[in-house]
Amino acid sequence: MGTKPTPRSIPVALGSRTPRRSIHECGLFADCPDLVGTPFSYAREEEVYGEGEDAEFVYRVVEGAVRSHKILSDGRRQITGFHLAGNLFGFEQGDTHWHTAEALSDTRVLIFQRRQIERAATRSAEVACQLWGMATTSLRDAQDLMLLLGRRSAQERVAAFLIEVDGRFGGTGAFALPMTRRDIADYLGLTIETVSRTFSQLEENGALRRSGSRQITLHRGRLRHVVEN
Amino acid sequence: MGTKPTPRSIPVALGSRTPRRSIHECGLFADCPDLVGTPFSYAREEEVYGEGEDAEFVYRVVEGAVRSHKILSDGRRQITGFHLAGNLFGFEQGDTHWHTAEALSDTRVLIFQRRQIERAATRSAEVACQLWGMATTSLRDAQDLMLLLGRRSAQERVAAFLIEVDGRFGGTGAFALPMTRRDIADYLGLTIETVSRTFSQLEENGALRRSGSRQITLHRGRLRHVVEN
DNA sequence: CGCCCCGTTGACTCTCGTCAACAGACGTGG
DNA sequence: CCACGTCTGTTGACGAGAGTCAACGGGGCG
Repeated sequence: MGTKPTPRSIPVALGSRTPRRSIHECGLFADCPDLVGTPFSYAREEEVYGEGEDAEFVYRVVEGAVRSHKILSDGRRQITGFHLAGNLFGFEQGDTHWHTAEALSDTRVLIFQRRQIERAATRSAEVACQLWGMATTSLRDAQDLMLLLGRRSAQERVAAFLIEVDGRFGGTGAFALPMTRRDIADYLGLTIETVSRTFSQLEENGALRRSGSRQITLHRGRLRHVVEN
Repeated sequence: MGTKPTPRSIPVALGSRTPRRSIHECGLFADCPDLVGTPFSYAREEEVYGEGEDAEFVYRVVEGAVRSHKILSDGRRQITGFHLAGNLFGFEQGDTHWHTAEALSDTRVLIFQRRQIERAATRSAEVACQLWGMATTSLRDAQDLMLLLGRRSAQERVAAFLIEVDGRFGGTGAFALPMTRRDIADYLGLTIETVSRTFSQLEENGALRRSGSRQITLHRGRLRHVVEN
C-alpha cells in the first residue's frame, strides 16, 4: 500500500490518456458500449478490497488471479472463490463488501464503477438479466462447494479441486497452480498438512504428477474415479 | 405421488375459477400485476421437484417449509437451504433443476411459470434487478454457510443455525423447529448424533431449553457467545 | 551466502463419525 | 383400548480421519 494510488483515486485519473478496455470481451454487456474499465494492477498478496469497505468498484481479471475470503476473529479463513483471467468479481448485495479480495500473484484487472453498472442495469433489462445470470451461476458454484465442504472427504475435496482448476485453465490436464497450499486448504476447509499429504497420496495412486510444488499433471480418469459422483 | 396431480398439470388447470394470489406480497415485482401464482400443496416429505428435472416453475412458500438439497450416489446429502413462509425458490441457471426440493411438512405454495417471470425480466429492467438482487442475497447466504461448513466446530454450527432460524421466525427466541435432526445434520455437515449431543451440551450450558425435541427456547446471549465472531 | 517462506513428512491428539442400544411419540390394527 | 411396529431422538462406547505440533529440506530473494 503506502503511496500506491488506491482505486479510490481512479475516477479522477480517468483521463482520456488512460488506456481503456471494454468489459465485453466475455460477451457481456454487449449493448453498453460506454461501459469501459480502467486498467489497474495489484502486487502479489495485495488487498483489492476488504470486508466492510464501500463496494465502489467491480473488477475483471485480465491477468493473474484473485481470491475472495471471509475470516473469523481467531484467524480461521474460508476462501469463497478464486477469480482467474476473464472472471468478474466484486458484486455485492448492499453497499459494502462482505468479504476480502486479494491478489494471488501480480495481477492486472479492469476496474468498473459499480454505480455505472447498476445504472446500466436499471436502464437495460438485458444487462440486468446478464447480471442475474452471473449471480445465479455463482450461486450454483457456491452450492456445489457447500456439498464438498459439508460431505466430502479430504481426498475427494482435493481431487475435485484439481479437476475444477484444470477445467478453468482449459482442461488440458496440465497446469501450474496459481495459489499456495494454504489457499487451497482454506478453500477446501482443510489444513495445509492434510492438503500436502493428500497430494502425496494422489501421486502414489498415479492420479497426478508433480514437478515442483505448483506444476501439476493430472491423470483425469483416476481423479474422477476418486470424486466418483 | 400416485394419482396426485403434478404441477405439470397446473397451467391447464389455470381456469378463472382457480383462486389466484399475487406474487407481490413481499413487494417484489410490483410493476407486474399480471404475475399471479397458482395455489398448490405438498404433503410432508413430498418432492416438489427433483435434480435434473425441467425447471418449469418457481415457487413461493405460503405456509409450511421446504428444503433444497444435493445428494451423492452413496446417499451423502447436503441441504443447501430451507425455504420458509414468504421465501421464493426454484430459480436455476439453465433449464433444469440442479438440486431437489422437498416439503418438510404439509406445505402450501404459489406456483409461477418460470418462463413468465423470465419474460417479465427481459421486458422490465426493474424486475430483472430485483431478481438479480435476490440471487445476490442468496449468494451471500451461501457463502456464509461455506464459512460455517469449512471452518466452524459442531457447537458453533448448531448455535449459528439456531440463531439463524430464530431470526427467520421473527427473533423472539422461542420457536418450533420445522425440520428433523437429520435435516439439521445434513444442513450443517454433521451427523444426527453429533447434532443431538450438541443440543444436549448447549442445554447443559444454559444456552437453550428444549420442550419436546422440536420446541426450543434460546438464551441468545450465550448462543451468540458460542458463535462469537 | 544466509535467511525466510513454502511445502513435506512424522508422531501424536482430538473431534466427530460409526455402531449399537434404548426411550418416547405416534399411528395402525386387532 | 391396548399391543405392536415404526420413526425420531438420545446416549454410550469405540474408532477413524483430520488437526496439531514439530522438524526439516529446498528454493528464491535480498
